[in-house]
Amino acid sequence: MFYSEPVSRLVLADLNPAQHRASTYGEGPLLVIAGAGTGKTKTLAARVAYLIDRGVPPERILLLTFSRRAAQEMLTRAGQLVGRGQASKVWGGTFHAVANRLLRVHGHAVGLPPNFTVLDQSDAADLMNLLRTELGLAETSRRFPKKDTLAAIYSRTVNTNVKLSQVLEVAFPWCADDIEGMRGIFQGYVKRKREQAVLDYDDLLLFWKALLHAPTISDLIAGSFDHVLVDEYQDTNALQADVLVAMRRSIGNITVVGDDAQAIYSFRAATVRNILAFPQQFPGAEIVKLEQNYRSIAPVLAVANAVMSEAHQQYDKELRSRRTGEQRPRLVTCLDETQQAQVVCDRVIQHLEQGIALNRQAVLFRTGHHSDLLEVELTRRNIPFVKYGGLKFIEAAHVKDMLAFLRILENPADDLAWFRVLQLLDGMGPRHAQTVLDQLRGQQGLGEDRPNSPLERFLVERVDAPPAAAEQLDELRHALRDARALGPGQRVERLRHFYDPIFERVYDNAGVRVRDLEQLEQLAGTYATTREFLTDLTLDPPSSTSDLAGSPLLEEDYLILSTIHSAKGCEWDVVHVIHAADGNIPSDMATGNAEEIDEERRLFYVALTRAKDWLHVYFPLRYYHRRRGRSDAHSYAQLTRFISPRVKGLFDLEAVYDEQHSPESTASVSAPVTVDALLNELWAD
DNA sequence: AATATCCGTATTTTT
DNA sequence: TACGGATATT
Repeated sequence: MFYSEPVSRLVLADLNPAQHRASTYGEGPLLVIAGAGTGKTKTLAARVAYLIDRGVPPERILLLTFSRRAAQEMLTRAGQLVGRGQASKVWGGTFHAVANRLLRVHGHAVGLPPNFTVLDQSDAADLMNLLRTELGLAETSRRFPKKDTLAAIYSRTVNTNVKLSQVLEVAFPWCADDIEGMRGIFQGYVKRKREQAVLDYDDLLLFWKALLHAPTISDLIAGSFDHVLVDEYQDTNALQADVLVAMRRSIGNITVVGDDAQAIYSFRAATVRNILAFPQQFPGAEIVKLEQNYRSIAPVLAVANAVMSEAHQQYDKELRSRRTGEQRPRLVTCLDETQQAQVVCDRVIQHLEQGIALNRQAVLFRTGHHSDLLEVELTRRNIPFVKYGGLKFIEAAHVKDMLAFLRILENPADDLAWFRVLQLLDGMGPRHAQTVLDQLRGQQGLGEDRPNSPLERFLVERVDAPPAAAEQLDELRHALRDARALGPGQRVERLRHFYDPIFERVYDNAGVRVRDLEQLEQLAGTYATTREFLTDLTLDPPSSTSDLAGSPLLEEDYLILSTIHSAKGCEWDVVHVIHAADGNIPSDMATGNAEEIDEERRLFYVALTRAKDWLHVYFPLRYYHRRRGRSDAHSYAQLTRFISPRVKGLFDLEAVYDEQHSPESTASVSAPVTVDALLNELWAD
């Protein structure tokens, strides 16, 4: 095979034999099993560079990653090897983003208009709820599954390609009796989406797959790529695997990279079967294993390996560290959450003074709100931080309001957006909003000279509404009419003229939230079209506050706070894992069966393996129930079951019961509590 | 009588 | 933040 020697040597100089073999593999299917910290990103980036170097046109390479950030990082690294201009031509992004890109162009072949809007998770749930109410399932005396559950069931059914009855039996047994009602809702849900030209996340994949089964388009799309590379393959689902198989029907060049020990997205219907069955699905696949860990020092890796060795399902690899270092991970037992927050802050500062910048340190936790108290303490001490995961910017009600205006303008058939906007008006509840919508949708007037689009109708026709809303209705009319003629940035500005007064009345802390609207306006200004702005925001929402703030914050040093899920693929010199108590890790929402618990174990493993040099695991003994201020009701926690006595032996143990760290406790209260805590520790093992 | 709004309580992870 | 139930408003 021809390729230019000098560049290749540069590309490969820094790779170990396994990494080298993976990145220079020729034609055909390739499976790379890459353990945590084994240089997966480097290898994949090198492979992209190698392919380009070997003469594959970059625009004929498709790189599917878990987030856009991941794609960017890989392409930046590839760019360092073969030049930025070349690497930037590679098709990179998530399955969903790539599907969107393809469907905007080729969607007509499967009956989609180019101006479809994309529903995010909560939009989808809202639509479910609408149907749930309409079909009278909300009022039945027996409790019918809630909107989020309905959305989850629907999504799992679609993504696993398994019959609803079976999905219910396996994953939602407590809902099995409601299958009839669900069928009705799901049918209506699909119908509504088609009528309104809206797609949910799952539709993006489904229609991509449909494109690949449409006669001529199929060859066009599959044929426009010479190589397909997929990162984090352990977290893809059956539908995504179907898409890949269809993409590579005739050209077998596919590379997938993943680690079955890091599969943490089964709640999204991801299945490790994809990785395990890859050699069967793509016969003749070469398999390369990366097992040399370059990230963590040996004592850190020892803990991680020990945690995994106790898993139900065994993994046939054990990572070997290439880095020496003596300090063992620390297991820090704290009195309660308050003290935990203080100790974490203390440690962070200690490391900072020792020369490790804040952004080389991260605090990881199972769920978004686990960092609440810590955030308060960090703020109090003026330690800057950025939080990833948890509640996102885009989920905030006021942001959704503003996006709903934009969606109406982009796709007037989008009833969900209308529904939301109309209810912002005084005296307009669900009922009136529905009435107005019915008028706007009306009879699709054949031969009448009524305009067809609900937006046109709204702009020129009078609608029945409660008197209190009449004036605002007029203002809305004007706002939409004006905004229609403007670009994204000015559009938001004009709509804010209408929305800001309502917003200030509806939300009590409007002062803080107005910043978000300003940022939204600024961000919109950077886009050429509202369509791009909207889809980018739903398919790749800003994952942290800093993503939005832009450059000013980037210069500064700040601590990273992240859910473990969002920490996937990242690494830090110092990692603090907080709330290592049973019920938090594993979450008691996920201890139903052995498989769920195994996934929680892998999650803990992912958290531990993010650390390079220092690993601190914190365990607060005492948990308060509900009201923190008044009531003293609390209970004692157990250390996470994943730190067994054997694993515990690999930690340096520390107990922090220092009274000065616990301001709210007086000596008389805390002394017996401390004794109890110590006693409780004795039963813990 | 119908519907909007208010209030207290409970919250997993994300494309 | 979202739900259910109680209360307020038209």
